[in-house]
Amino acid sequence: IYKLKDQVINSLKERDQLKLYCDLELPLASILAKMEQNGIRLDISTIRKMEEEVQEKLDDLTLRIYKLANKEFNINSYAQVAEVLYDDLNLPAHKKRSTAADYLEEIASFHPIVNLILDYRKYAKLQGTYIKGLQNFVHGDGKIHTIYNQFLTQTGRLSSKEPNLQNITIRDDEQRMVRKAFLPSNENSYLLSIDYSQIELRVLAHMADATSLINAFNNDEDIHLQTAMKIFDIENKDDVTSLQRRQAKAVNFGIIYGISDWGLAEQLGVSVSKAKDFINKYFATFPEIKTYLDKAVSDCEKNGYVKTLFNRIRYVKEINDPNYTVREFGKRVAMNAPIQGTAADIIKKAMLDIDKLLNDKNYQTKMLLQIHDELVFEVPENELMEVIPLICETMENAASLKVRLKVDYGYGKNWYDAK
DNA sequence: TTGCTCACG
DNA sequence: ACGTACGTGAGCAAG
Ligand SMILES: [Mg+2]
Repeated sequence: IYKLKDQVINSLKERDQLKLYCDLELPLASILAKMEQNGIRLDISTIRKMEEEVQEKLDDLTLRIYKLANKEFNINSYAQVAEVLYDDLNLPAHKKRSTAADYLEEIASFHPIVNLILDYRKYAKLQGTYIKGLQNFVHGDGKIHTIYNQFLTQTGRLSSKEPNLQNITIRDDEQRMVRKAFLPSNENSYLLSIDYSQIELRVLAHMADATSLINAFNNDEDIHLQTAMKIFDIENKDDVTSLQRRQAKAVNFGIIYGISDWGLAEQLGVSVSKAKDFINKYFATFPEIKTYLDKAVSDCEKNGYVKTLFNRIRYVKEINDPNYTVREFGKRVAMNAPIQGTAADIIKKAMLDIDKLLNDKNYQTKMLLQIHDELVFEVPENELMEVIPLICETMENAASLKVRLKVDYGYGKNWYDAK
C-alpha cells in the first residue's frame, strides 16, 4: 500500500485530479460519515397509522379486482396480471406483454380493472417499500441511518442504501404523506430543506456558454416557459398553454439526457417527425448548445472519456462500439455525464463549505441528508433564521459560473412540511 | 439470482 | 434499417 501511494498520487497529478481527490472527495468522506451517524428520526406511531389505512385500501382494491377478473390471483405477480389482462380479458398487449404503468395507462379506458390494478400497485409500493420497509431500518435510537456510497455511480453522484433515502416519495399527494413521519430528533428543532433550482440546465448553460439561456436564468425567468416561447414561436407569455410548457420541459430534460427524436417522441406521445421539429427548433434557438453537445460527443470519440468541470472522468467504452444501439448509448452518456457530474461536483463542494461554516460558528445545526440537488438539515429553533441565509448563500456560491446558481428552501416540524 | 416494476433526482 | 431518453435502490415473484 505504501508503494502504491506514490503511484496513485502521480496518476492523479497526471490527470489533474489531485484537487478533486484531496480537496473534495477526501474531506467529503468524513462529512458523509457524520451524516450517517446523525441519522434522521422516524416516528413509528405516524407510520403505523398509515400502515393500517393503506392496508384497508389494499384489501378493498383486492376484492374489487378479484370480482372484475372473476377469479382470485396474486396481483403482485406480473405474470398473473398479464394473464388476466391479455388472455382472460383479451386487452391489447404491448411488446413482451409488459404490464408497466406506461402501457396499462393506454388501455385503462377499455376495462375498469386496469385502473384498479394501477391503484393497487401504487398502494402496494407505498406499503411495502416505504411503510413496512422503512420501519425495518429504525435503530434503537429511533432513527434511520442510511449508508451513502461515495464511489459507486458513473457520474460522481452519491447513492444511498439500507434504506435508500434519496427516493422517498414526493410526486404523488398520498404517497408524499410518508414524509410526515420524518422528524427532527428533538422538540426544539426543525427540518430545513434547501434545493438547487434547475442546477443541471444552469450547468449546461455555463459549459455551453449559451448566452440567451444564461440571460434567462440570470433574469430569474421560468425556464420551461421561456423555452416554450422560443421553440413554438410565441411572443406573449400568457399565450403559452400548459401543454406547450410541458412539452418544452420534456425537451429540456431530453437535452440533459442526450436527446434523441425517438426518445422525445416516446416521452411526449407525439410523432417522431414532430419531436424532430422540436429538437431542431431548440438548437436553432440555442445554437451554442448544439455546438457544445456535438463537441462533447466528438471529444469522447477521440479520447474515450468525458470530464466534468472539476475534472472528474467517465470512461465511455461504448462510444466506439460496432453495435449501433450501444454506440448511441455512448453518445448520450457523453452528453449527460459532464452535466450530471458537474452538478454532483458542485453540491459536494457546497457540503464542504457548509460543514466548515457550521463548525466555525459553532452552530448545532446538523446536515442529515443529500438528495442529489437538495440538502436536508436539522436546525434548532434559535438558529433557524440565522442559518437559512448563510447556508443558502453558501450553496449559491459553491461554484462561480457564468450563470447564477439559485436555491429554494422550506422548513417545518417534519419533512413533509419542509416545502 | 434474475427480471420486472416503480420510487427518486 | 437500426432503436432508447440520464443516474440510482428496493420489493416481489419465479426459477
Ligand atoms: Mg430542485
